[in-house]
Amino acid sequence: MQPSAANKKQLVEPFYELSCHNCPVLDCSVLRHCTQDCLEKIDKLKKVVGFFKGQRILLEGNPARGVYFLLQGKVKLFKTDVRGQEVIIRFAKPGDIVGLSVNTERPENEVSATAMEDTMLCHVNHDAFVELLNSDAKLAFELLRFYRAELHKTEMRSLKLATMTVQEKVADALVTIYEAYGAEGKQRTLCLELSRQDIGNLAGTTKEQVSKVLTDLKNKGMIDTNGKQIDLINLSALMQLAGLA
DNA sequence: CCATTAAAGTGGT
DNA sequence: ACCACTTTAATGG
Repeated sequence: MQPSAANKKQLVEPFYELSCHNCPVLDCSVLRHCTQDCLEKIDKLKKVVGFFKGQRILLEGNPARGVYFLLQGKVKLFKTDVRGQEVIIRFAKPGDIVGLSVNTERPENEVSATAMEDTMLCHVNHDAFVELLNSDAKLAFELLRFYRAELHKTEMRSLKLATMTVQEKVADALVTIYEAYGAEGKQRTLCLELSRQDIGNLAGTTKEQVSKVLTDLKNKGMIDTNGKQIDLINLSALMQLAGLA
């Protein structure tokens, strides 16, 4: 089932897919509160799918295949603007839900998604999931809560993109990554390695500006960089820069 | 080991 | 912010 390294990149479909009825019941944030009956239904319907790092999971505009619950790994959710430039919407972590379309007649992916690491997701067919939403009010409510929180974050970020300086936006992007995936060790090494381009796409700037701001912050002792590895040495100073203090 | 390519960094406009 | 150029790192024979 494991493809060779040579054809990894060409893969569009998940490298791994199976019906998995004896996996432990999902412990995703949204599903934690739904009824036993509902969990059993999901358990029967679900398929576990895997994607390699760098693989595309969703392509915006394509028909939505259903809903994905992120089990393991990290996923970048983004839109592509008129110039073909990526705009990063958010980073998903285990427990998050990805790929839900609100259009019930002709469901379409509203965002694109790629795996930042080897990733495992749990897939539930779109129509079946909508049916479950209709039958389990608690599930629907949890979903509402989840997207309400996401919407709030997105609103805050679009406000920032419009008003902040480049340095502030990059600092904010670093804090955003930290809040999404955390950091390891005393040095607070970010648990996600992004290209300068990706950081730019998150901060609403260019990769060149990101390079410059990063060396600037490094000289000020707020961060340390080693290739794509970034240490948040002075987190509170960064948060202050980002207006989060 | 070297050659090719992609990404990072830098300076000028 | 954008472009052009240099440097560095990663990849593959």
